Amino acid sequence: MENNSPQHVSVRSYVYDKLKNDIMKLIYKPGQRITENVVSDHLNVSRTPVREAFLKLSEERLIEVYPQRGTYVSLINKKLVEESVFIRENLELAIVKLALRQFDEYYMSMMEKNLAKQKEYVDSPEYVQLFDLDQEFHEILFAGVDKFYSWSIIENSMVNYNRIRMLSLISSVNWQLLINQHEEICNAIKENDEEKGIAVMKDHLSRLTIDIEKIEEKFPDYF
Amino acid sequence: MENNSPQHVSVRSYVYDKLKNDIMKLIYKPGQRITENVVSDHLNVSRTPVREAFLKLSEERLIEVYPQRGTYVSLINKKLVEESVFIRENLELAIVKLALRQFDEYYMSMMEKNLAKQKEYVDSPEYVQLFDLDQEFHEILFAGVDKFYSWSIIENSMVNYNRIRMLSLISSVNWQLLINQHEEICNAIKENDEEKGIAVMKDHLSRLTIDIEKIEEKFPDYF
DNA sequence: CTATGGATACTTGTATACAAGTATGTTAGC
DNA sequence: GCTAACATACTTGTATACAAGTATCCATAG
Repeated sequence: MENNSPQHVSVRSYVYDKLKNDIMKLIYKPGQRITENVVSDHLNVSRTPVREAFLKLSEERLIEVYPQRGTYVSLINKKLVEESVFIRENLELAIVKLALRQFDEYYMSMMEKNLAKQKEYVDSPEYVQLFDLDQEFHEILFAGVDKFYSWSIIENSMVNYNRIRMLSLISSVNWQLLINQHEEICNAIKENDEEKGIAVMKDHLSRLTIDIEKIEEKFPDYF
Repeated sequence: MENNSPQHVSVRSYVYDKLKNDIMKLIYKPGQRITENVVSDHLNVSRTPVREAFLKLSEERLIEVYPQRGTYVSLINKKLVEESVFIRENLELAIVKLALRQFDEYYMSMMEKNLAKQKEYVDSPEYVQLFDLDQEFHEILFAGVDKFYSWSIIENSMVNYNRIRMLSLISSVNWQLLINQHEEICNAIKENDEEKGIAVMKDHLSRLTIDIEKIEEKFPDYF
C-alpha cells in the first residue's frame, strides 16, 4: 500500500477507516454492492485486512454480508434509526443531569473552546465542519462526567442516523438555534441550574427526530 | 473440525461462541493468556476463523490484543462495569415506562411462561439456569415494546458485569426477592399501574449495583 | 558474578492459495 | 422460440505461507 497521508497502526485500521468514512459520507450508497477483491485491488492491499475491516463494519450493521453471494452497503433501517434516537434521548438526559451537579473543569474549558468554534462557523457553508463540532460538543458533555464508554456506545448506535442526517444536511438545519441551545446548556452547567439545563436538553434532544418519511420520498432506494 | 453437537453456520461463529462462553463462564480467567495457534490446534481448525473470532471478542472488550506480543483475556474493568450499570438503569427504566402503557400480547404470554419457570427453579441450586431465566425476563420486557436493538446493546455492554456476577453467583443472591419483583413488574404491566411498575423497577435496577470491592478482595488478580 | 549481545522461538499482521456455494450465460434438445 | 442442463466466472469461507516485531534464554565479555 502507499500510505501517503495518515499514520495507521495497521493496514486493517486504514482500510476500515476509509470504508467507514466512505459509507458515512454516502460515497458508497445504501444498497450498493461492495466486494472484498475490488476493494483490495483498489487500495493495493491483500484480501485479509479488507476482509477484517468488512467483519467490523458488518458488526456495526453498516454492511450486510451474504456468504458466497456478496456484500452490500446496508439500507437505512428506519426502525433502527428510531431506536438509536430513543437510546440517545434517554441516556443523554441522564448525562446532563449528572453534568448539572458536577462537571470536570478541564472539559468545561474544552466545551467553551468548542462553542467558540461553533459560533465562528455558524454562518459559513461548512456543514460538515459544524456537524463534527456538534458531535464533539456532545462528546465533551459525556467526557465531563466521566462517561466515555456511554458515549462510544451512542456514537456506534447513531451511525445509521448520521447517514440520514448527511442526506438532509443541506436542507434546513437551523444551526443558529442548535448552537444557542448548546450555549444555554453550557451556561446551565456552569451555574448549576438544573431546571433550565434539563428543559433545554429535552428540547434539544427532541430535535433529533427527523422527518424520515420525507427523506425516504427523496431517496426511496436507500431504505 | 468435529462439529459434534450444534449446527453452526460457520467455523468462525462456532469458535466465537465457544470462546465467548468460556470467557463468560470464567473457564478462561481474566488476565489469562490466549493464543490464536493454541486455540486453532485445540479446536482443529485453522488460524483464520480463530483470528476472526478474536477480532470480534476484542471489539467487545473481552480480550486485549497486543500486536506481535500476545493476547490476554481482559481484566475486569471496574469503571466499565459501573458505566454498564448506569446505561442499563437509565434505558431499562425508560423501557418499563413504555411497557406500562402498552405491551405486546404475545410477549406477555412469554413473560408469564418465563415467570413460571423462575418459580420452578427458585429453590433449586441451578444458579446458571436462574441466571439465564433472569436475562430472558428482561429481554422479553424489551421485546414487548419492540426495542430489540436496545436490548442487544445492553446485553453487549453488560458482558463484564456478568463476569462479576458469575464470580459472586454462589454467594448470596436473593433470588426469591428478585423473582417477586419480576412478578410485580409483570402484574403492573398487565394492570397498567405506572406508579407501582416504576417504583418496583427502580428498586430492582438498584440491586444491579454489586459490592465490587468485596469481590475484588477475593479475586485481586482478576481486576 | 553481572551485564550485554545475539540467536532462537513465538506472537500477531498480511498475503496468497484453495474450497464450496451461487449467479449467469450459453448450448443442446425439443 | 423456449426450457433445461451444464460450464464458467465470481463470491465469501477457510487453510496455509510468509513478514516483522517481541520475549526469552544463553553465551560471552568485562
